[in-house]
Amino acid sequence: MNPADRQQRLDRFLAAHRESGLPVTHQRRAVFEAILDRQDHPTAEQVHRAVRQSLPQISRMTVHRVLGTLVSLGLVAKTCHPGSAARFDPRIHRHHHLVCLDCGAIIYVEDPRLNRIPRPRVNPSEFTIQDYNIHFRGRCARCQQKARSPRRKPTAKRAPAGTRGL
Amino acid sequence: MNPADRQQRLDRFLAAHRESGLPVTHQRRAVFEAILDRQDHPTAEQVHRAVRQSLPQISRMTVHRVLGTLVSLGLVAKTCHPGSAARFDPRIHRHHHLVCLDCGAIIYVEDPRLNRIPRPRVNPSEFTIQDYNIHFRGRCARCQQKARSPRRKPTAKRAPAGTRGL
DNA sequence: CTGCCTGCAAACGATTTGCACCAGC
DNA sequence: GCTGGTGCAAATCGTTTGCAGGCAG
Repeated sequence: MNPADRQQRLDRFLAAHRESGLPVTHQRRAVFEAILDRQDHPTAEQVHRAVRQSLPQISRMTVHRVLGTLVSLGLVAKTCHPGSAARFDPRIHRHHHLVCLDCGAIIYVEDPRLNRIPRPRVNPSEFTIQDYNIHFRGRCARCQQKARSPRRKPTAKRAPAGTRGL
Repeated sequence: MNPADRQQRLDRFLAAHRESGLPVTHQRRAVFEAILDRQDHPTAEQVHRAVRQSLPQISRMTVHRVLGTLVSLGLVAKTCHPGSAARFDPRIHRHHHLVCLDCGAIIYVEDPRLNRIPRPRVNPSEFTIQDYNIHFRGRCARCQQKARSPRRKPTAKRAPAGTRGL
C-alpha cells in the first residue's frame, strides 16, 4: 500500500476508535498495521505471527479479539474461504477473489465491469442486499504446474483442510 | 426437488460410484438422500441429525467422510460461509447466494442475467477460472424485523460464530 | 481513577486421524 | 476373500470464554 493511502487508513483507524470511545492500544495499532501491508489474505494465526515481529509478547487471542473489533468497526474485512480458518483483508472497498481449488490461495481481483452486474430480483421485504462479491474458482499457476508435472507423489502437498471441492 | 430430478440425481450418484469403483453403502446413500431434499445449506452436523432419522446408528464422522467423498465426486457442493462450519449444497449447477450478515442464513438465488457476467482479465498462465458464484450480503427478513423492533435484549440471538462483519 | 483491554488457561465446536471390525463388490 | 468403508476414541485446529491484572483516556 502506498504511503498516502496507508496514512489515510491509519487516520481512519484512529478516528473510528475516537468515535467509538475505544482506547488505541499498542496491540490494536500493531495488528492493524500488520494487516495493512499484506497482499495475501492472512488467517488470524498468520496475523499473529506477523504482529509478533513488532510485539513479541502479544497473545493469539488478543489478535483474534482485535481482528473481531476491527471487522465490526469496518476497518478490515473478514472474507469467507472454503478452508476452515477465517481470512482477513485490509481492502474494504468492493472487490473480488480468485480462489484456487487446490491450494486455497486467494488472489485479489478488481474490474470495473464487475461493479455493474445486475442485482437479482429479490423482494426487498425478504432480503435487502447491501453489497456483493464474486468468487472465481479455478486453479492458480503453481497448482496448474503441479498437476501437469507431478514430480513426487501426486498428493504431494495436501491442500489446507476443507479447501477442496468448493 | 421434483421426483424426476431426484431420480436423475440418484442415478448420477450410482453412476459416479460405479465409475470410481466405490461401494454404494447404506450410509452413503442415506447421506446423499438427506442432502437432496434440503432447501437450506446444512452443516455436517445438521446432515448428521437428518440422516439419523433413517440410520439412527450412523456416526458423525462417517457423515463427515461421506460428505467429503460426495464433494470430491462432484455430487454435492461445499459452499463457503462466513461462519465456522462448512455448508453443503445439493445444487451443483451455477447459482448464487444471499447471505444474511446477522444470522448467517443462506438463500439460494438464480438469475440468468448473473450467468453472463464478464470474466476478469487474468493472464491464463496465472490463473484459470473454472466457474464462479456471487455472494450477495445483506439482511434477511427476520433480521430486518429484529433490528427494527428489538423486543428483548438488542443482542437477543447471537449470530453463529464468525458470521458477523463479513 | 475507571473501564475496557490484555494475557493466560481452559473450554468449545468442527473436523481429522489411527485402528479394529464389518460390509460391498 | 480383498478392499475399502464404518465406528469408536482421541488428537488437532481455530476460536471463544472466564477471570486476574494492566493500560489508555
